[in-house]
Amino acid sequence: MTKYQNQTRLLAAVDCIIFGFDGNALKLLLVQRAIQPEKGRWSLMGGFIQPAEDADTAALRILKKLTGLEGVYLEQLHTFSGPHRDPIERTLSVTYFALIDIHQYEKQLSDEYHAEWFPLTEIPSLIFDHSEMVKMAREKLRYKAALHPLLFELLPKKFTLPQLQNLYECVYDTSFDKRNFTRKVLSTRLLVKQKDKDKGSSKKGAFFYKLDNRHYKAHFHSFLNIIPNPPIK
Amino acid sequence: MTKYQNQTRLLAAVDCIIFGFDGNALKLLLVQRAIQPEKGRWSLMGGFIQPAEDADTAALRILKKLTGLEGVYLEQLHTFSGPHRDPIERTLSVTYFALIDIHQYEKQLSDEYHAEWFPLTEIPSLIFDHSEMVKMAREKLRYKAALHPLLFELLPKKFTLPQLQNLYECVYDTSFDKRNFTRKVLSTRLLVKQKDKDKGSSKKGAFFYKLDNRHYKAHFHSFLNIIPNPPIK
DNA sequence: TCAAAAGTGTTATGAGTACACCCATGG
DNA sequence: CCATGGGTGTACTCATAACACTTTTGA
Repeated sequence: MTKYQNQTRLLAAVDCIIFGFDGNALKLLLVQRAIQPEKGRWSLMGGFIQPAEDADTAALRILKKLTGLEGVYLEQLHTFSGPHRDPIERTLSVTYFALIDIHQYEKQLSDEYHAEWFPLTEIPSLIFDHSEMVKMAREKLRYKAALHPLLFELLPKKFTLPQLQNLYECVYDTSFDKRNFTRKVLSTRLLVKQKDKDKGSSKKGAFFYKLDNRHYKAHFHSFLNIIPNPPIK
Repeated sequence: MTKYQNQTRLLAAVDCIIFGFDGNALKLLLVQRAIQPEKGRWSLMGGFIQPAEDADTAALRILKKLTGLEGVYLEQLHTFSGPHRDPIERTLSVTYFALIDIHQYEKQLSDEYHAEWFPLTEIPSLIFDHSEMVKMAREKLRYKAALHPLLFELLPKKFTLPQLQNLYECVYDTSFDKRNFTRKVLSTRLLVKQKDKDKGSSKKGAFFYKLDNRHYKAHFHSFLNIIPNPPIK
């Protein structure tokens, strides 16, 4: 098999924008870059695509390496390809954004990679074009979460309505009416009320809810509104 | 400057999914592949990213080379990266989808590239993973056009409401109530009624409309609905 | 008993949908 | 004069948004 002639080969990397929510603020998981150039500066977690991998696989591998987590919400975001984005050698970066339950992320590995959570309001200066990647990821998160029940991925399996509302308020940097929010969320039939309460944040305690995974999968993509909604039954 | 060690370099290409609308059907512009392997089979228009280009620039170049058009609606879609998607040599493909006014596309160049419009219902077998790319582009088109006034890009500068409705009906493979459609479209305030009519498709003739480009740019991104809409004034 | 957060119902407004007839014109 | 496609209005239903008080309980 002859190869394609007279074409430039280049490096291909994956970078992950990893979101978490600690109950009060949206956060991003960053690492201190381990290799030259820019060694020691803050960076997204990334790595080169290996010969046997596609980009999705590489992203999963990298995410697992950093957090130990599998089955995480992961979605390809955008490919950054400026010829000079990495000053050492041309590298194309396929970015992914990930939503993880911050409480499942064990600190164990953070020392190895010098990983740290940063509130989105206090992101340090990042290498290369990583700040642009973060900006795009944040926009996409807001966009998509407005249309699909996405933010549940940031919460533990059991969560309360006030927690959920708080999360939405963080993402959109605003506040919602509690009654309307509750009604809207419950009307999706995506949540199942549990018998027990979270007594952590109030004396009265707030009921836990869990996702109904059947409905979740089935209704994830059906949130559109410009096209006239066909009669439901 | 030392290079990164022990990493594989690979080819990076761009492929364009080009949509057009001829008044009756949505169509895709395909070319007959000019090089081995798979020479002569139908394919998306594409090419390798050149040393001085980023992917956007490469896509614009390729689109201009094929159609002669500039200022076309072009958006990065997804990056395909399977290790064996091109059997000759590993090639990563950054795909773009483009919406063009089919009437502005002059046939002049089609001979040079063996280009041809195919109705979406009659797409031939394509090389590599190009069918998957087309499928994803079609889904994205439907998704995005339901939320943003995107389909105008497929129409001439002056168009009629029946033409517009017909286009939406093609994209969503359904039919809409004429009165409701008109009301909804006009309520966006995106259209400006012209004095003249298109007499091409009826005896009475249908009024032309043009996009109000100010409103178009300003309102393109503001079509969401889950987050409570703030009071308009 | 009080402070702090959880939970709940009603009303008014606007958007979406279903639906049917008249208009203008070229042949 | 009639066939063809263009253009328009109304009534009903449902979703949204605004709004305030009661409940629980640990300190």
